[in-house]
Amino acid sequence: MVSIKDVARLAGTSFKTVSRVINDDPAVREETRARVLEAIEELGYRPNSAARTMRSQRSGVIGFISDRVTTQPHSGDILRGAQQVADAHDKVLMVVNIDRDAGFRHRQRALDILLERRAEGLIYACDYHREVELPKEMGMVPSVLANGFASGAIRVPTFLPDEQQAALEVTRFLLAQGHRRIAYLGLNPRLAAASLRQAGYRQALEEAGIKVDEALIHPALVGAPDGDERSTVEEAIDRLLANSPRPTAILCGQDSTAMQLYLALAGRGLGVGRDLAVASFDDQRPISTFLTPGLTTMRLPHLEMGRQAMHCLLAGSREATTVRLPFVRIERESHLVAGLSPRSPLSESAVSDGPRQ
Amino acid sequence: MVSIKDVARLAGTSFKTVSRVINDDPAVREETRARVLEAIEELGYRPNSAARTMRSQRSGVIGFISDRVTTQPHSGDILRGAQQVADAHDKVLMVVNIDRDAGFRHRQRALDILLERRAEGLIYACDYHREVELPKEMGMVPSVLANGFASGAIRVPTFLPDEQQAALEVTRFLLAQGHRRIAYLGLNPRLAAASLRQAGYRQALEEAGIKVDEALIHPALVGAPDGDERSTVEEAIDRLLANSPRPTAILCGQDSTAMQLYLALAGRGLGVGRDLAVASFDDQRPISTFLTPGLTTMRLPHLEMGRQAMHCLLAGSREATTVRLPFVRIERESHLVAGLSPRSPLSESAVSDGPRQ
DNA sequence: CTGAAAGCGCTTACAG
DNA sequence: CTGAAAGCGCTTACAG
Repeated sequence: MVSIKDVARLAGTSFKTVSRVINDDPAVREETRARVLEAIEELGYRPNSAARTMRSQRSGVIGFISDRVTTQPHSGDILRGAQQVADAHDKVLMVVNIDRDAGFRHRQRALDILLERRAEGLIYACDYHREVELPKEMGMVPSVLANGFASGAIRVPTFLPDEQQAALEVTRFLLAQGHRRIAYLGLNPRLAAASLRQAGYRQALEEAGIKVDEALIHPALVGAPDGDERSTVEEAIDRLLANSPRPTAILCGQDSTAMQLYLALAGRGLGVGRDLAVASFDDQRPISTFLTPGLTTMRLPHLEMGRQAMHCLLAGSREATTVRLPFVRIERESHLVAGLSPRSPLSESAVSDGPRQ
Repeated sequence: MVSIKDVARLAGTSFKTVSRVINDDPAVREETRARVLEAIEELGYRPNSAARTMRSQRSGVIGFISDRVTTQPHSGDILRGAQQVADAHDKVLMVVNIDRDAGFRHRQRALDILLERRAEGLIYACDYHREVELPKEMGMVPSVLANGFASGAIRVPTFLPDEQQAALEVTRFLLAQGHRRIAYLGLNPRLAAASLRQAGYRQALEEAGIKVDEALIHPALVGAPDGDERSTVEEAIDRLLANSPRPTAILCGQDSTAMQLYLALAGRGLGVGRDLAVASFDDQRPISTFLTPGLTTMRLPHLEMGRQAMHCLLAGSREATTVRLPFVRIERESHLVAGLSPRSPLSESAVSDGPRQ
C-alpha cells in the first residue's frame, strides 16, 4: 500500500507536508499543495485510517447495534437516518446484529467488536417499540436508544414514536371529517403501542365531548409482531357493524389490520371510502400504497428516530431523557366518505399522497 | 485507555506475553496465561484493533455497500445474511449507503470511507433485482454483487434470485394441484423479474403439454417498485374471469398484486382458496401472513444471497460468474381449492406455514 | 510556510 | 516458554 512517505518522495516534500495537505491545514503554500495533490492522485494514495485512529485516539466509528431492525419492515429506516447524520459529521457506522435468539455469547461478541474498534458512541435500535435490557457496555461509552425503552440498570437518552399523540391526531382528523361513531380495532395487548394508541383514541373522543362507546372498541389479539395469531377481524367486524347507529369510521391499530378489514368489508359488499372510512398506523408501504383506495395512516417516525438518536449522540448529551417523536399523517383516500359534514378545515400539516388515479 | 503494557505490568510479565495470550498462542505456560487473563479482566482491557490493523496490515473489515437495501421490505436480509457469515469468520461489516439520488460526491465519499478503512473486500447489494453500474473501486479490491447485475466495465461474482426457476416451480406446483387453466398477472415490464417470471410460467405450461392461452396473461404495469401506478387488477380481473372455461388459479407477479386480487375477488363475491387458487412471489411478510387465507408464495432468497456473497468473498474467488439462488416455496392456504384432482403427490421440499386458525 | 523527532499500541521476526 | 527490538503510517508538539 502506498503511504504518506511515497507521496512525499514524489512531490519532493517532507511527509509532514503531505499530512498537512490531507488534513486541509491552511499553512501550506498553494504551489506545494498542488504538487502534493498531484502526487496523491498519481499514486492513488488514500490515508490509512488505522494509523490516524491510533495516533489521534479518535476512531470516527459509531457502533450501531441492530436488534433486528433489518427484519421488521420499515425499521431499517432507523439505520438510514442514523447514517445520514453520521455522514454529515464525518463519522462512520459499524453495524452489528444482536438477535435475541442468538444467545449471550454472540451478543457479547458483537459488543466486543465495537469496543475493540474504539467506537466513540453506541446506538441501540429496536425492530419495534418495546422494552429492552441494555448491555452494560452502554454504560461505558456515550450511548442512545432508539425505538425501545430500557428496563435494566443502564439508562440512556431514548427516542420513541409518540404513539398516543399519533392516535390523538388521527382520531381528531376523523372527527374533523364529521365522523361521530368511530370504532377501534386494537393491537395485541403485549405491544407497548397497544395501550398508548387506544389511550389517544379515547382522549380525542373525550375532548370532542363524545362518550366512548365500549361496544365500538375491539382491543383484540390482532397482529402480534412475533406470533402468528391470525386475524380476528372477521369476528370483530360483524359485531362492530351490528351497532346502531353503525360506525362510520374504523381506526385500525396497524396497517395489516386495515388490510384485513378491507377484505372483510369487500366480502360484505361494503367499500372502504364509499361506505366506511378507514385509517390506521405505521404506513407499511407495500400495504398502504397498494390498497385501493389508498390507506390513510400515521407513518412511524423511523428515519427521524435514527436521525435524532445520532444527533443526540454527537451532541454529547448524556442525560437519560425520553423524547417522543411525532408520526406523520399520510392522507390517501380511505378516510374519504361521502355525505358527512366536516367540522373544521383540514389541518395543513399533513402529507398527501393523493388522491390519485 | 488501558493498553497491553498496563496489563503486563499488573501480571508481572513482558507485554509480549500479553500479546501471546490475547492471540491464543499456545506457547505460554498455563500459570502465566491465568495471571494475564486475570489482569485483563481486572483492568477491563480490550485490544485496540487500530493498532492490530496497522501492524498486521489486515483490517478485518468487509465493506457493505447498500444500494437502498434498508428501504425495500425484505432486502435488508441480504445484510443480515452477510453479517452471519462475517461473524463466523471474525470479520466485521462496515455499512455505507449509496442512494442513487444522493449524487456522485456522496457516492464517492462512501467508497473512500471503505478504502481508507482498508476494507479487505466489498459487497454491493441492491434493493431489488436490477441492473447497476459498479463503482470502479470494486475493480481494485475483491468484490461481489448481490441482487443485481453489472452493466459497466467492472464485473464481479454475482448472486441473483433465480426468477425463472421460481416461476417454473410454482407453476408446476399449481399444475400438480390439478389446475389446467392458470392465469398470470404480471409485473411492471421494466423490472428484470418481469420477463423471467413470465418465462418460467410459460415453460411450466409447455412442459405439461398445455398450450399457453394468451388471454389468460395480463402482463401489465402492476406495481412498479419506484413508481406509483395504481393497480390495474380491477380491470384485469374481469377480463380474466370472462374466459371460458374460467381460470381456476391465478399466479401473481408479486404479493402486493395478490393482495389487490384478494380484494377484487372479495368484491365480486369470490373467495380465494374457495373459488380460485392464488399464488405469488416474494413473500412480503406483512402481506402474505396476514391475508386470509394465507398466501402461498415463492420467497425471495435475500438471506441466502447475502450469505453466499460473503462466502464467495471470503473464499477469494474472483471469477465473474453468476449464481442464481432458488426461492423457497412457502405453502399457506391460498392454493387450496376444492374439487380438483391433484396430478402427483406434493413435493416434500416446500416449507409449510399452515394451515392454521 | 516547512521539517525532524517522538510515539500511538500493537505484531513480526528474531534471539535465547 | 519468554523477551527486547523494530516498525506499521500516521498525528502531535515543538522548532525553525
